Amino acid sequence: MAATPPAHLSPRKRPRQARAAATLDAIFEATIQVLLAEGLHRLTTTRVAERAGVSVGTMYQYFPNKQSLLYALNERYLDIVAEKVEKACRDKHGASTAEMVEALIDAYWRAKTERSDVTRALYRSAVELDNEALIEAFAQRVDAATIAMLSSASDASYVDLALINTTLLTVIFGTVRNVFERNLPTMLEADIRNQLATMCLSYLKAARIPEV
Amino acid sequence: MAATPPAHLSPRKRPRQARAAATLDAIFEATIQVLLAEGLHRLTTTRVAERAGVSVGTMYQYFPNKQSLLYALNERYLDIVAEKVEKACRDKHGASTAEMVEALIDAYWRAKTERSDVTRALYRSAVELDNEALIEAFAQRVDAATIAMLSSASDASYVDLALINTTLLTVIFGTVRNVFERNLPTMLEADIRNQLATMCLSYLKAARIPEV
DNA sequence: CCAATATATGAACAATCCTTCGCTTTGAGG
DNA sequence: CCTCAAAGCGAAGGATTGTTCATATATTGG
Repeated sequence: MAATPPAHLSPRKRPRQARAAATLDAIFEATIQVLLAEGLHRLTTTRVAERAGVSVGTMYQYFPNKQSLLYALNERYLDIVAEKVEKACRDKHGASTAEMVEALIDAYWRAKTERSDVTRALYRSAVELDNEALIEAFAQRVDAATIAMLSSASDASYVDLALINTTLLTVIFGTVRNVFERNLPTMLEADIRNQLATMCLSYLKAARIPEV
Repeated sequence: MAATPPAHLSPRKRPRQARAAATLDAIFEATIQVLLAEGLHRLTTTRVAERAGVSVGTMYQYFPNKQSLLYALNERYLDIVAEKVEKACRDKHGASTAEMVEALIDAYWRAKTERSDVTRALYRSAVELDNEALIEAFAQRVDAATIAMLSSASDASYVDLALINTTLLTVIFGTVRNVFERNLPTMLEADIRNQLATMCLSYLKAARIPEV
């Protein structure tokens, strides 16, 4: 992710030995686990360290404070999601609009579903975190990828693709989040997913400039 | 809201004198203000009481703990929003689908926009709050209202209205939230609002059973 | 005007929590 | 093998927070 973290959220140093890299992984994993098992308000530096099997002091050698740990965690996660979406977009370059929409929703949905508990935990961990810039960078990255894809569509072109594209992403992101915050039956979730695809597609059809 | 709060979140007692009612109002208002000015992690019982101009002890006479205060606040808020949506639905009974969609989005969007800072503060206050039942009750209440409205549409009827309706609401709720979490320029917000209406409408058009 | 009840007070307590720092252990390069 | 930098340790300090309770004041119905 391009966004440079605000100074007070930047990591203190990067790991130089393999041992340190492993420690960092353990810390991140422990953070997720504590988040899941205890919730954000019981997420303690000590608890995370304990769960990771390291000492608090070790944690503070990499992160200047608790927030920066959560920031880094979100950064990691968003990076992975963005990559998946970008790949999906590249793969559908030049395809039909229907295929594109389906692939986009599929990639994003799948990325969030793979470990839906983690997804939910991270949504919550981000509260009160000064990560607007992070979200913005993520949004713009995905925005660029989908615009590139859509403008290569074999069966349509649009007057105001920028707006259409932003709308599309806002709707998809928001819907996915909303579905996961409530705890809907899996079947209904799947149904909504499909309906969402239908909705996006009919939106694009209504907005396109007919081919000559 | 129908949902009975979990025992540990129920208020301790209701105000019986006018004085007490005023105190409660002050406490709620203070909670919002502290939430806005300091954020959730600095929302302290003492701080809230101070801002409300009452003593901590007073607060604890009505709420058994901090969470129950936030729960009650959300309850209040959701009740207001639900009422507005219900009213909009009643007013458009028997109208055209286009009018309905426009009115629905308008009502919900307006309810959230009126004090968008408060909206955002409340979204955050609900994190880590055991309010699933509350959200569910809200969702079902709105669901019932919109289903009643849509099934009275003068120009369309649908095969699986239940699913279509749930999808519609999930998309609208999610999109609105997503727009408010990011801090988009007001102009763009308005544009997206309109695009969302277009999208919902074309979705409904695609899904309807043609009149005979 | 007088109980009886409802409200309000706020100092004090016990429980965490974040962060630091002096110290030890481990790893890598020469 | 030896040395220096990297990594790891964890008790302790300082600060904050949620909640209680003994006490004081206000309101109401009779």
